Amino acid sequence: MRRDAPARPVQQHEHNLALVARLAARAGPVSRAWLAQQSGLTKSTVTQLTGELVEGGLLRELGTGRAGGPGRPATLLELNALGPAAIGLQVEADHVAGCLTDLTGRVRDRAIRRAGDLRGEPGLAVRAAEPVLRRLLNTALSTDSVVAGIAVGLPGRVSRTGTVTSAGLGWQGTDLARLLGTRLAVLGGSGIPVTVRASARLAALAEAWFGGEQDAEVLVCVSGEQGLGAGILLDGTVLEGARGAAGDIGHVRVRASGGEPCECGAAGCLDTVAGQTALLRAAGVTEPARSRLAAGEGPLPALVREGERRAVTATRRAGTALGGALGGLASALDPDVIVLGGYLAGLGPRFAEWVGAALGQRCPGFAPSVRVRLSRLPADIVARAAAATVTRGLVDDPARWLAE
Amino acid sequence: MRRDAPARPVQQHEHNLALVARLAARAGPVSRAWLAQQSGLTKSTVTQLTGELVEGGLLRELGTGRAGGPGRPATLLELNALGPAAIGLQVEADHVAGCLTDLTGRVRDRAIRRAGDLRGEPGLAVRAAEPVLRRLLNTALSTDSVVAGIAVGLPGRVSRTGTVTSAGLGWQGTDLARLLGTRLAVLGGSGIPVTVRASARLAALAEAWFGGEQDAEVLVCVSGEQGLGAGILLDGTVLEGARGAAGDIGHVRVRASGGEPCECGAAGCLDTVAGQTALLRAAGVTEPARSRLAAGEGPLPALVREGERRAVTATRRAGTALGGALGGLASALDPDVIVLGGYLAGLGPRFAEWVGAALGQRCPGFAPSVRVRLSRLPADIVARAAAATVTRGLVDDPARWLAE
DNA sequence: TCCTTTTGTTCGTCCAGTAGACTATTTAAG
DNA sequence: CTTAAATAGTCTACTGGACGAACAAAAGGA
Repeated sequence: MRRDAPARPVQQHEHNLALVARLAARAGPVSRAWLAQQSGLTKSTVTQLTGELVEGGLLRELGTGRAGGPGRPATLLELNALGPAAIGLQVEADHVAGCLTDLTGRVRDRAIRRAGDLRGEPGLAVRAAEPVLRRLLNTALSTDSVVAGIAVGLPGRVSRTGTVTSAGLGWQGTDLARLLGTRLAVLGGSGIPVTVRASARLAALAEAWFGGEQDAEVLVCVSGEQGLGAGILLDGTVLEGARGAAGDIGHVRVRASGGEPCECGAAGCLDTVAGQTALLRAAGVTEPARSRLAAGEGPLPALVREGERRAVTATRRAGTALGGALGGLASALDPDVIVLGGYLAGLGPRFAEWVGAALGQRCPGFAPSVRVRLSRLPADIVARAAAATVTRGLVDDPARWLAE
Repeated sequence: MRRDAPARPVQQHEHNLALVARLAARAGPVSRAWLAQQSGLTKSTVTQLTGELVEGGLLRELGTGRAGGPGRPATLLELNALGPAAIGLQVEADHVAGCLTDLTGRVRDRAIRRAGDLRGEPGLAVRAAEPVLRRLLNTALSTDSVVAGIAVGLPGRVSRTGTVTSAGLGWQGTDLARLLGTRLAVLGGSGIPVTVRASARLAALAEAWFGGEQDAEVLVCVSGEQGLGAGILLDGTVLEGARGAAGDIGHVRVRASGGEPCECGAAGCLDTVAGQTALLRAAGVTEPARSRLAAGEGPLPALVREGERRAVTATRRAGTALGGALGGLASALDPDVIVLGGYLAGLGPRFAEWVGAALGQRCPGFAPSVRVRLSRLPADIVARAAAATVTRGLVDDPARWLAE
């Protein structure tokens, strides 16, 4: 219940600033009159509030728009693309990707650093992130943009205090934000706040923000590179769970008896059937494909398309196992849609059908109403989503930014 | 996302009224000074707000309390037990129970109407509810209390528009609120708002409110009389799902192949193994036990305790099936606690162990951290929880009540 | 008795949103 | 071209409601 929260009286002004900022952000260029009508505030109040937001660099005036009918044409407002920017990083086992976005969420620059193997010592990832960060910070500097924050997405679980435990990276209780923070000082970015998030959750947010699922009340996004994890969105808010483990479905048992042993100590886990390494091995694909790029462009989907027996069987088994595991989740959450992301998105449409069929097998009542589909977002979407958490934070609480 | 909600500016006064009312409700008799300190409002503001709440009959002054140390002793405030009351009804297949509670949630009167079989025509349930309502309304009248609302809990699904679909009662798209509303006019209770809720969700709220689980961030309560359903609470808020079906686990398939046919058309559903009728039959108990009273005081738990083979086997199978189904739910939600309510609570502690063991079998990662236990609440708790939704509604939004 | 401490009220202040008049800028009609 | 209607945005006075400080009330302790 956590009701002992800082029960403080509402700050009306803060709230109304955020209300106006959110409306302007969502609806693109809009007039003050429209904002007033939508928000329920008066025109004068909107004038006041938008004044503060323009002053603070979050909104900008776009000149007068065309008049559709009679009446004075509106001066349009929109998010200020030249205002504060954000950096998103995506740490995977074999590379670090990053992007710089403006307030609207548009990518201004990208960078990627491939590495053989970043697993083990967290310092490896920090070192790999350094050139990425340097480039993006420089790009921001060259366009005179302040970087309002850096957000990192990685496979694993992030505790409430921000420490990371990741089987995929071999980390345990790593305070990545602190490590990156000290590194940032060297790069001339000291003081920029760093946040860390589980990539499964960022992938789910990405589907809602960039994947056309903004209307889904309950969205589940299964993704992962090594192990599988699900991000769950309820009305656009990430479900965390009591210990931050909500959606950790990688170690649900999908083999009734026996099954391959898993890193986690048990056997027959979902990861041992539908995890990337396991799937490639079962399909007889020897090439060490680790990122989604490799899976999506690699041989597996092609083999499945061509009907190669071993590949089809392994992929269908993976889909069936995943669908069965998702059955319990679906009956608990009653989702609108289940999106298959990460390397799963590269497995082709038949995979989604297999997942959907197994889901229907396990809980027939839900199957007809739940959409199961592949993600259409690119492989580095987690970095973009991470950056978007920062810019959305600015829009959702402009007062903090305006206070500088 | 449902963001197109009535985005209206905050009503600061409304919010602060609710803040003060909630604090007073939770902490029992308190002084104005304490409220000011806790809420972050000033003493003068609290004086103003509590004045309105006392005026409106929601709070009452309790006289000056003892002074612990030096200083003027406080005049204590608490929820006004003589203020508005609420009626909760619990409709089951063979009876209608009801209670009248005051603002504090204390039961002032109870009533129950047993009937042979209320399934089929909704009018049967309405007629059975009539004497219950008459008695409770009379009790309220005799103590000069206004009934602020009536809430009904029943097994089944309640759509967003309030219509009920219940396999257990044989209803489909029934607008019970309207039916009861017209009946209420006859009983001199016209105008009292009626709401209808799924009893699984009310049972979950009951565990949070009366069952000692007020601190659980994620609470799952499995309950049911005929079919099983789970109520899910996230930070005290009921999870609804995209179609209002969140937690409907009764028709998750728990038999890989075959399994008994279910009412729903499929086969091998959880209800066919762990539902009450199925369980009693499998255990060889012929007596037609329908309500939890019958199961809890009936022969089954005794037989299990004594180790009668057929009863033990059937109950263990039911527990194993339920635990397996809850595995997927647990990995999705990462709950603090799973409470077994309804007739399951009468199956004894070994049942909970079986459920927990099967849960651990299915997802080992979660098992150690999730408590699985039986409900300690009485059989008619749904009625009390229903009434409490009404009184909590008053405390959570006192402004609406004060506006009369 | 008087001082200290804490409660609760009163009164004046001030912030921020409201109401509505007023100006600005367009289209459409005469 | 002139004028009316429509719409956008600003300005000023007003008001609701929270705040702050001073003060009265009611204790305990020296």
